[in-house]
Amino acid sequence: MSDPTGRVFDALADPNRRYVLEALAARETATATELAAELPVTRQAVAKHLAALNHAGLVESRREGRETLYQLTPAPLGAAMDWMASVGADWDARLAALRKHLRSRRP
Amino acid sequence: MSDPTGRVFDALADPNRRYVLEALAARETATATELAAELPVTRQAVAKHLAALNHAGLVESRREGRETLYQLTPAPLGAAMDWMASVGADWDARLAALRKHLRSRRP
DNA sequence: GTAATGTGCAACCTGTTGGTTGCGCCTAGT
DNA sequence: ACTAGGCGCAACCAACAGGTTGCACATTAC
Repeated sequence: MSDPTGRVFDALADPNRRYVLEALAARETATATELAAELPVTRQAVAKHLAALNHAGLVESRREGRETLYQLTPAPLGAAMDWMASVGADWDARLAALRKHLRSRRP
Repeated sequence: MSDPTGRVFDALADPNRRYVLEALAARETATATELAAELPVTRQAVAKHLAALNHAGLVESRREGRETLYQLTPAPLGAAMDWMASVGADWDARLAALRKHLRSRRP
């Protein structure tokens, strides 16, 4: 899955990862241990999810003393939304053409 | 994964499924065998992907004689885009507040 | 210095997933 | 009537993903 948009969708496919994103959107930053406290999984599981999100470019991490802070980086969401909009637009154009065609055949 | 948005992201996470969506956006309709001809997998694999897309509400199927035609139904993409926009907007609002805060402390 | 807190890494387990093959059932041509 | 094309279902397989436990390393607090 080297394609960037694919990585984003793959990251968004897991409910726990989506929750992490929501939590990060609400706070400024958070640590893996904080996030694990609000989820029914261990800290290591959350760390794995954060790594996946980082791999998709949705999250940045910086070390601050003995804790590592994670922060949202929502830019790649734009590319994913573009892909969806493009698919939807193509379909819509096709639908419009079909409607026009039908109208011309049955005025 | 009962949440509708989750189903959409899950469906979009696979590159072959995304290709199927692109192909369906370009044509009016297509059969599983047609789509399998443009992909390096068997017809049954494509049929499974189409079932997943149907489960996510992204595709409709209708039987026409001895072949079943699949057609795009991009409506659920809207909900998924809304989710992404909301996360991005929350983050953006947080960022704007932070900028304002910093400016007020260092005029 | 030592205890506590927080992290990262590695091994391991288990369920799911993408894929295949094989078969049986319709439908459409001839 | 019979043959060929197209689908669906079930079994099976290898690989991966989400999760856990255990441990070693770094950093703060006392």
